[in-house]
Amino acid sequence: MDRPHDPVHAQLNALRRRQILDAAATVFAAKGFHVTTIADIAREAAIANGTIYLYFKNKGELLLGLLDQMAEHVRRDAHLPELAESDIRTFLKAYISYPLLALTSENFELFRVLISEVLVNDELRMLFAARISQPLVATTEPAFRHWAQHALRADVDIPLVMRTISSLLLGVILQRIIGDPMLEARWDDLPDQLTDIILSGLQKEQP
Amino acid sequence: MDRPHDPVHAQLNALRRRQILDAAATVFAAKGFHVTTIADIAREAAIANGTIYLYFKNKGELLLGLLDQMAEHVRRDAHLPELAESDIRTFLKAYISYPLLALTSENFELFRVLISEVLVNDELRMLFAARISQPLVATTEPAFRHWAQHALRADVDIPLVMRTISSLLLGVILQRIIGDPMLEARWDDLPDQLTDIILSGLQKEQP
Amino acid sequence: MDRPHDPVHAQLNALRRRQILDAAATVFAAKGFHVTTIADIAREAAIANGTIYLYFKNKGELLLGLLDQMAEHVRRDAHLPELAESDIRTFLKAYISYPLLALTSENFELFRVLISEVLVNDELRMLFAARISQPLVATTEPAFRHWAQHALRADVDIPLVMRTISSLLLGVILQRIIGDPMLEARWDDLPDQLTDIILSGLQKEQP
Amino acid sequence: MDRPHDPVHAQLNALRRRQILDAAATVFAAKGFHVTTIADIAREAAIANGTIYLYFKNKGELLLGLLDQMAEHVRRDAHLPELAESDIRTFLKAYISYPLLALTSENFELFRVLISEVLVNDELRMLFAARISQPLVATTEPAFRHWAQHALRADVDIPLVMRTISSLLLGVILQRIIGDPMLEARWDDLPDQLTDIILSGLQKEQP
DNA sequence: CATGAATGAGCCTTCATTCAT
DNA sequence: CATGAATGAAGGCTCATTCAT
Repeated sequence: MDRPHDPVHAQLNALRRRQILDAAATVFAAKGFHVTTIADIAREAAIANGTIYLYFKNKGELLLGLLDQMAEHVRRDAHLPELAESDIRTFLKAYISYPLLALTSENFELFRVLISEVLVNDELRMLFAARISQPLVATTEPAFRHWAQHALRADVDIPLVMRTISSLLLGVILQRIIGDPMLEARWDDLPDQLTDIILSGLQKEQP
Repeated sequence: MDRPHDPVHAQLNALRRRQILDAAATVFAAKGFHVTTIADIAREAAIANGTIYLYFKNKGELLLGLLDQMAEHVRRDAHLPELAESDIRTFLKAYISYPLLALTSENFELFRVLISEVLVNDELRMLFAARISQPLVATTEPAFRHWAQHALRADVDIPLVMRTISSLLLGVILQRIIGDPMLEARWDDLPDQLTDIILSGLQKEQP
Repeated sequence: MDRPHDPVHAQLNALRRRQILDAAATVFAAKGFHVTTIADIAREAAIANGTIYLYFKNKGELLLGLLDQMAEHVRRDAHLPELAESDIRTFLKAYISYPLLALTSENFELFRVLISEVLVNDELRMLFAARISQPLVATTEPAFRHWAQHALRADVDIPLVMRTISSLLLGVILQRIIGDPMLEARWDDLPDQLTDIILSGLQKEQP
Repeated sequence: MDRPHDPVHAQLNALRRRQILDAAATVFAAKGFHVTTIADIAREAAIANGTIYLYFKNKGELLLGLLDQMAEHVRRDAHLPELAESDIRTFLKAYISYPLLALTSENFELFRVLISEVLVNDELRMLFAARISQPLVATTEPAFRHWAQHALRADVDIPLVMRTISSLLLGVILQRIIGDPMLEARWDDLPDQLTDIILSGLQKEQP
C-alpha cells in the first residue's frame, strides 16, 4: 500500500507527468497552443480529460511544464565550459552549433509554439528568462571571460558580446522558422560561417 | 449623394479602417491577440461590434491589416539605398539603427503580439515574408553588393551576410521584448556597438 | 409636383413594390426564406437596403406580399365556372390541370418556400386561407353543385369532395417538390389519370 | 467502471439522446424550428446548453434525429401487409387510417414543423425520402399488387395509384394543419369517406 | 424618396474545468 | 487515482432594422 510520498509513488507521478507532457508537445507542435484542446492532448496521451488536471493545474501549466523540460535538456547537454581549453574558434563554433543542431524537425515546431507564447505570456516569459536565458549566460560567461583575456580584442564588452551572439542565434532560428529557404538549405554550414563572421568581421583587413 | 466609389467615399472608408486598426493595435498591444475580444476593440474605437465586420472579414483580418500597415511604414521609411554613397560604417549603422529605433514603446507591444502570431499563423507568416522580409532584402541587397566590391572581405557571401545581420536585429529585438534589462538600458548604444562587432569581429588582429 | 396621393404616385409606388417583390421572389426561390437576407433582396433589386423598408414593414411582409401576388394571379386565371357547360370530365380535368400546370419551374421553388412558411407562420397561414383557399372554394363550389345534380352519385358530399380533390392536388404538388421522380416524369399525364381515378368514383353507376 | 462501449453506457447514451429529442420536439412544436434556440431546448430538457452538443453535432441534427425517430415509429407500427388477407375495403381503410390517426394533437405541431423544414432543407428532404417515403411504398406495394389482381380495375397503374393515395393523405393532413375547420370536425369520418371515394373509382365496375 | 453605414441584440458553438462515480 | 459526462461562461459573427444625410 504505497503512501503518497513513497519514492515509488513519486516515480509513477513523474512518469504520468512525462506522458502528458509528451502528448502535449506532440499536439502543440502539430496544431499550435490555442488551437489545441485539452481533449486533443488527452486523446494523444490515451487518458481521460480529467486526468490531466490531476497533474497540471490548467492548460497554461502544460506550457510551463514543457519549458521546464526544455530547460532540463539544456542543462544536461551544455558541456561548453569543458571546451574552454581548446582554441577560441573551436569553442565558439561549438557554442553556436549547440542550439542550431538541437532543433531537429520534431523540436522545431514545438519551439515555434513555445516562443510564440513566451512572447505574449508574462508567466512563461519570466520562466524562460529564469530557467533558460540566465542559466545559459551564467554557464558560458566564465568561458567567455577566459577567452577575452587571451584571444579577443582588448575593448570587448563581454556581456554585450554574449547578448549579441545569443541574439544572432535566436534570430537565425526564428528566421528559419518563419520560412527562409536559404537558411534551411545551408543550415549545416551556419556554425562555420557565423563563427567566421563573428570572429573576423566583414571588413577588409586594414593595412 | 456620394456613390460607393467616390473618392470621398473611399477616403471615409480608409479613415474608418484606420480608426479600427488603431483601436485594434492598442488593445492587441495591451492584452494580446487571443485575449482581446471584438467587443474590446469596438469599445476602444467607440463603435458597435458589427461595424468592425463592415471593414474586416474576421478577427484575423485585423492582424493582417496591422501587418500591412506596418509594411507600409517600412516601405515609406526605408531610404537606405541613398546611403550607399557614404562610407560603409555609416551605411551599416543606419541600416541597424532603423529597425531598432523604429520600435518606440508604443510599437514594442504590438510588434511583440504580431511576431507571436506570425510564428504560429501560416497566413500571417506568408504575408510577413512577402510584404516585409522580401522587400527589405530586395531594397538593401544592391547596397550590400556595392559595398562588397569596395570595403568588404573578398570571400563575403552577400545573401548569408544579409541574413546574419537581419537575424541579429530580430534576435536583439526579441531578447529585449523577452525582457533583457541590459539590452533595454543600452539600447541607444546598440547601433554603434553592433556595427563595430560586425565590421571588425571579435578576434584580435592577427599579426 | 405630385402629391402623395396622386394616381401617378400610386402607380410609381406599385411599380417599386412589384420590383421588390420580384427580387424577393427570385432570391427566396433560390435560397429559401430564412437564408435570404434583406441585403440579398436589395442587391437583386438593385436598390438600397433601406428602400425596402419604405415599402414593406419588415421581412415577413415580403412573404405576405408574395402570397397576395399569387392570390391575385389565381383570381385572374380562374375561369372555371365557364366550364360548367361542358361535360364533367372536361370540367374536372381543367380544374385539376390548372394548379399543376401553373407551377412552372420558376414558380415551383417559390411555392415550395411559401408553403414551407405557411405551415409555420400564423399570419401567413391565415392570409393563405383567406386569400387563396377560401376564394378557390367559393369560386368552384357552384360548378360542383351543378354537376352534383347531373352527373355525380346521389350521395356525394360536395364540401368533402372538394377538400378531397384540393388535398389530392396539394399532396401531389408537395410530393413532387419533395422529389418524387415518377411524379416529375409523368407530370403531364397526371390531369388525365387523376381525373379518371376520381371520376370513376364520383360518377353515377353506369348501368 | 463502465467502458465507453458497455451496453450500460450505450443505454444511458440512448436515454440522453431521447431526452434531448423529446425536449426539442416539444419546443419545436411550440415555437417552430427557426425561432427555437438551443438554450430553449436545453432549458426544456433541464440540462446545460453544451450537453446537447455531446449528443448532436448541431441544431440541424436535432431535426434529423426527430425525423429518424418518426421513421422508427412508422417502421414499428406499420403492420399493413397482414391486412392483405381481409377484403380490400378493410385494407384500404386501415391504410388510410394509420397516418391520420397517428397524428395526435401532440404530433400535429411537430409534424407541421418537420414538413415545413423538409420542404426547404435538402438534407432533411433526402432523409425523409429515404427513411419514410420509400420504406412506406416498399412495405405497401406488395399488398396493392395483391389487390390489383383480385379486386381492382384491370387497367390500374399501381405506382401511380399509390402516389395518388399518399398524396391525398399528405394533402389532407396539410390542409388540416393549415387550418381547415371542416376537416378537423370530420377527421374521424375521413377514413371511411376517403376509402369510399377512392374505392368506387378503383373497384371493378359492378355489373 | 433613396441611401447605405451603423447599430446591437442575439445565437450557435466551443472548450477549459469540475466532480460524482 | 482515473474517468468522462456535464457544465456554462464566453465570444465571434450575422443581419434585420434604423436614421442622418
